[in-house]
Amino acid sequence: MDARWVLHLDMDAFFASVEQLTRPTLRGRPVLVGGMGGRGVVAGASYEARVFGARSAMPMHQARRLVGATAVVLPPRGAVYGLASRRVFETVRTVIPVVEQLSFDEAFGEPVELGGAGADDVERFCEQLRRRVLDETGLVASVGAGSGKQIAKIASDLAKPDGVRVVSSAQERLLLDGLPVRRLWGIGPVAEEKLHRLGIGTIGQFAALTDTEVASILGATIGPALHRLACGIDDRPVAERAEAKQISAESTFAVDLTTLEQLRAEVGPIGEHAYRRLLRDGRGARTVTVKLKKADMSVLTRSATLPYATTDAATLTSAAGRLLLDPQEIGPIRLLGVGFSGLTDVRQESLFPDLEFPEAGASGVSSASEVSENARTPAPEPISAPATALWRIGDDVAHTELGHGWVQGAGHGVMTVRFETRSSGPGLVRTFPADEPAISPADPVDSLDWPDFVAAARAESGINPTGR
DNA sequence: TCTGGGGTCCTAGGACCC
DNA sequence: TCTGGGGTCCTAGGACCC
Repeated sequence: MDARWVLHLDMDAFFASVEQLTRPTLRGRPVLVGGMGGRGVVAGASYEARVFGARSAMPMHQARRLVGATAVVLPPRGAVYGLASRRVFETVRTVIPVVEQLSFDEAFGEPVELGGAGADDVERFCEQLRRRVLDETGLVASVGAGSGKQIAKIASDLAKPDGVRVVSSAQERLLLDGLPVRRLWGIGPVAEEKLHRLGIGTIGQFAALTDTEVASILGATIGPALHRLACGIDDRPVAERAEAKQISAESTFAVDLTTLEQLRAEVGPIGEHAYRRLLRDGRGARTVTVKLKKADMSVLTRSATLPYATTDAATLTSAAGRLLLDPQEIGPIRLLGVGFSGLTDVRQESLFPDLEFPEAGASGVSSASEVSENARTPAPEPISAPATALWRIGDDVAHTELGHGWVQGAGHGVMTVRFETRSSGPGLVRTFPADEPAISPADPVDSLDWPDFVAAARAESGINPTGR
């Protein structure tokens, strides 16, 4: 008897799929989303790119080399993924009221009506859920189901791509026993290595240890908790996530910073980036943390706690500035981060109300020195970004007559733009001078939500004969 | 041309208070 | 002029997740 069914829904290659949805030319092509600089890594790879061995978290240059000349490399468009994600989980919530969202592209649910149901019913439910998400959003989800979160998550992995996998309690033990310990949620590279040194490679072998042994290897808290999961005991409830406990922003530099002056110049924009998100969140922060990653990848953090939580930009960023360490003493710095925690509702009166909700890109931050930001990109630019390029690959643009498009190529005084959106079908490509006056920056979100009547008009006028 | 950016949770030591 | 013990807050580091 299967009493409880937990579902895990996981979007297939989410970032890359959103790119292929909103830029139809990319469908069927190997897409890599991630940092374009020398130190960038892959944030999302389409299945066409995975065929070549490209994976998330892999250095971009390596993925590019694996995929070869057909690779389409794009910078992440967080606003589009965020909106697509909200749509996905709004849809999920119409079917399952309580959803525990883990990230942009992943969530648990525990539909009450499946209590005591058989595997066939669960499978039908999951297929309907997938269908609904696809119909509403155009995006593919895979769904796993099992007696608890751990099994459901493993099942959704097995379901990928574009599938459902239901693990009945009868199959559970056999499935777990053969899997590598690394598949347990909470076993990372370090714990895996510890276990390997003791000759423990599978979840079955791990489950056969005693609680005491496990506690001595992995610690008294995490050890027994993981051991229970390995034994198939997982009664953790599915519950909506609490509010964020911390808001931070960080930036890796194209070239390591070696002076305190350079760090001071960067802490302003990075702090401001985090501060804008803090304002959007609506809470104030009491603790400010600065994070420094050195050239050898080791990380130093310094934090300071204020007497009370505040939303005052100057207070928060000057605190961050005071926490900086001198690279002359600690060594070259590859990454700087600014984080806010101790978040609480502070409905305090501001002395300067018009600084409270600045326009995007407006400065609500005062710091020793500031680096000006490119108005089109909310994230702070690494210091070595080419200052000369008007347009960069992946930028969303609008043409006065041809509508919404994206920059496929740029340089040598010209730009190539592909005019297409989710609703247009594969679009036409045109080349322009880089300073073409008919072209202006566009909201990336328009690629997902280009108004239907515009798309229809364009299809009618023959601009997009392949309209969907 | 090695290794992003956004988070969560746990541990451990010291300060401080009673 | 040998010295306990508990609780809480703060700081720093680290493992892990997507």
